[in-house]
Amino acid sequence: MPLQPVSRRSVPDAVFDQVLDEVVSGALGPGEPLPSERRLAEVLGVSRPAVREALQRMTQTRLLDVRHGGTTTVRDFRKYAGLDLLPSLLVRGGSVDTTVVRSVVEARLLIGPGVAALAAQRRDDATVADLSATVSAYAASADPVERQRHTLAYWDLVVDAADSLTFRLMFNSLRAAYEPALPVLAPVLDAGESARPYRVLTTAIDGGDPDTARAAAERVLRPSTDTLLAALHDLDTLTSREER
Amino acid sequence: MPLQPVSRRSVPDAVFDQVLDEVVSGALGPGEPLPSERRLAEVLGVSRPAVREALQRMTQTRLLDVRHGGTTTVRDFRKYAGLDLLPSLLVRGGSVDTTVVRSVVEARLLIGPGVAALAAQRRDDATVADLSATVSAYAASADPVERQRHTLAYWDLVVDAADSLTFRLMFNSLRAAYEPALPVLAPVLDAGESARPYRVLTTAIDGGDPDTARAAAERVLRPSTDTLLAALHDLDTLTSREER
DNA sequence: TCCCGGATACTGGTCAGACCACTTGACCAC
DNA sequence: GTGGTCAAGTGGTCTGACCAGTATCCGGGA
Repeated sequence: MPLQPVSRRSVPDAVFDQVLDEVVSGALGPGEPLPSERRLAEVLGVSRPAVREALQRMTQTRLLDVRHGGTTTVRDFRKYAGLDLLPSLLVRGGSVDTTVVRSVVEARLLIGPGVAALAAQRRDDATVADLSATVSAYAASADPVERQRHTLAYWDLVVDAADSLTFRLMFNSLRAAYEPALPVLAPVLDAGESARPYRVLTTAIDGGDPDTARAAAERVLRPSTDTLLAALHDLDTLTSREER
Repeated sequence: MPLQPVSRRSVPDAVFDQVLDEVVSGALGPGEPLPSERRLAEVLGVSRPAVREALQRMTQTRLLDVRHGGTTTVRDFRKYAGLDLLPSLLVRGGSVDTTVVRSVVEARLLIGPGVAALAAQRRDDATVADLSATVSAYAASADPVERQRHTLAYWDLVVDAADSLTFRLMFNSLRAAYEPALPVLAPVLDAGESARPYRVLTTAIDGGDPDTARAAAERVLRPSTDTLLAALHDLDTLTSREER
């Protein structure tokens, strides 16, 4: 078996995860008050600083409303939480949430072409060469996970070429959510992909025409999106049948 | 003058802001080591817990790499930071960064139509009614900032209708970056907008056809995007002329 | 009866100091 | 060169204390 780095979850991490789960699972709804820090520390068997650190991280994610002297209350994460919460929502309790996966690949399909169009407008020769090299590496690889890593690297370069800070940060957030789930998703995604559409997209970006690039990107993303959505649909009907 | 709530920046907040600025300004490049927590506390004249809290928040934003027993080093925020960093990058040192604004409105133009298309597919009567009501409120308002708030509420509803967690979180992140800059941007954006395109978009979403909704959304966003980009361009040429 | 004001008992914010756990690097024995 | 040992420095955690705000209740005045 392949050796893996041992995971050492810190105390505040554990507290954070617990409180986060309470919030996103709905056990603690919006507006509900949290126990005081001292009380939480006592209940969880940890020190107050540990609790504080966890709560501060929750606050940073806009999940809590902390008022000096008053009570700490839960905010509505659907209304305020940012994209950085996505990883926590995607894989919760060890398994991936299919509805969240669906929304991620949907977003990928809707945004990718736009980014490709920008990239075509602002392309430079060096990046296009990198894109070509990445496609070759992708084509030469056989392992689905490894191939998916190459597609990630490819889109990373496209985002670079688009020269947009907003899309860069968006991509980073999505990748952070995507990568942990990659081993599960890779086989399905890989089934819907081949190297040719990527080559076409590379040429389109090189050509500099936004509309061509947009169409080419759509042809890259559409097949794997469809296969994944179909797989998710099958999975849903399967589990709902089991529930009966 | 209108009274404003006094701002009570906490000690860790102040430390966080300082360290963040060091990182995003490039004064501390990727890979460079940070002083030890004890040393930072001494230099900044605060306690170690205060420093720790700030560094933990930096770590949560994927801006630092902290290793137990080892040195804390700076990560490349362009490569790892998520969309939640956008507010910090948009308004830095009191003024808005024009290149960041450009990328935000670009992203808005590229993503909005896709979300509208999804919303058309998944619309329900209640949301459409809310959309109509919001447009009316928008049309009835005269103050640019207030009108922009109504457009925000409108898109909030569109995102709701799209029923996509990913786009929901994205929208939340963008709004968090957008809202503080609204007083500055509102007059420019308002100049390029009217109520009619919003009414057309509402009808399109109600109709349920994705392509129609996409086109309508583009017609909503295009004018204000163009006027804002033009204004930014003028601003850039103006300041670069001043520099000579 | 109502309402206002202040005492009080909470809350979170901050600090100091201590100890534990871990990494690093130098040194030493083999 | 390899591996073990050790000391120094780092981040991780805890305790306990005090400061600074809020909420609540209760008594006195209208």
